[in-house]
Amino acid sequence: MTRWKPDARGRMIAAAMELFAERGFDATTAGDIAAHAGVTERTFFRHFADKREVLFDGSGTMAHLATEAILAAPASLPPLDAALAGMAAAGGLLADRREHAVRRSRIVAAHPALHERELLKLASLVDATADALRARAVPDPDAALAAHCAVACFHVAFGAWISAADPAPDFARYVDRAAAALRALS
Amino acid sequence: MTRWKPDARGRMIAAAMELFAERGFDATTAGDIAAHAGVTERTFFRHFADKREVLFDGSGTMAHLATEAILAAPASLPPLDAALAGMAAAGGLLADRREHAVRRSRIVAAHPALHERELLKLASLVDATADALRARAVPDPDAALAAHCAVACFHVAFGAWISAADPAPDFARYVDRAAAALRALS
DNA sequence: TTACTGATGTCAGTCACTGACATCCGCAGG
DNA sequence: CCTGCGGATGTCAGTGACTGACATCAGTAA
Repeated sequence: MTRWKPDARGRMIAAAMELFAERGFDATTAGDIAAHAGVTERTFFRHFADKREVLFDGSGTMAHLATEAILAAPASLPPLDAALAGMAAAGGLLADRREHAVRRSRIVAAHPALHERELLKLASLVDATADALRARAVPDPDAALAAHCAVACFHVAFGAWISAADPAPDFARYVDRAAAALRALS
Repeated sequence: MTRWKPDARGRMIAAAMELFAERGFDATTAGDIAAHAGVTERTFFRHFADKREVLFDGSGTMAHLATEAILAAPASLPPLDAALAGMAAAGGLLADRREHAVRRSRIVAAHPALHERELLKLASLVDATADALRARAVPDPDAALAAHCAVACFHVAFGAWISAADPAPDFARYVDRAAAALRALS
């Protein structure tokens, strides 16, 4: 049947994106995805904790990038600015994959269960950001609040970046714009 | 078996809280909850969209309270302040039920799936808040950002309120405290 | 009484997910 | 070249969340 075994994981992700986009999330069974990727359903669940998780493979990396950027930021940078630097860094993961990100966000927006999982990933980003700020000796509740605000900017920036007319918009610029609007609130 | 049919819904909620606390979420089947409440599993799923939802029955009301308070706030109030007034109003739903809220939040914190659902409810609160602000002619992205920040304050306030030493703490005071910390960030 | 409405019970079925066990593949050591 | 070993995969059976279709039953208005 299939002679290539390499990167079963990547094939499952691609198959899921394709099938979810075509038939929708509900009408696609885990077995469908697995078969389309040339593996068994059992193997699918060995790679992904559940059916939704297949769409959120890079989220851990994003939190990692944000953490590193925040810890690497100059100590003189205020908490909110450090957190925002983390958001811009996390966005670096999207830089070369806007088309993929657009298709993915369309699929996620189409099903409440996927939206819910995305919220969980954003919450993980909030937690990672807050932890990184605490490692910079930012006290609570400032760390938690700054993390929440920064991720809110990330979220708003992502929405604008996804629907930008510019074919290759710079994510960091959108974070800056959201941050400016945030500061203007108070 | 049971002679009283009134308020099957309330009995299911109580049964779920009890069983989740005793055995944990995973070890409690939907059928267990239903039987404990004197109904069938099918009836359980007619009242609640899924097994988790039984713990989140009041969340719609909270969003409603927040919306009303925001729309009723004086037009001169800046967006963030109006949103925060909404959060204080939403907290009114908790006022007389701290013991219940404590038990519930313990259960929710004990299982990732429940935590995930709570995030969805908070996101609904963000959406309702942002919509109410837009109805006050607050433009985007200001409305979205103010809503996110306000709900972040709600979240932080809730955590502090839940673990307060004072036996009957005032929720609105905790919202104010979080809001003050938020404003001090920038 | 009669008809209608809404809540519930019953039953069968699909599918997400899991544990236990067998198998196969690439590779280090002999 | 053989051998054993660890990791990834296949196979199979089972549990439980959730759904659709249909029957029933209580309360209520005509």
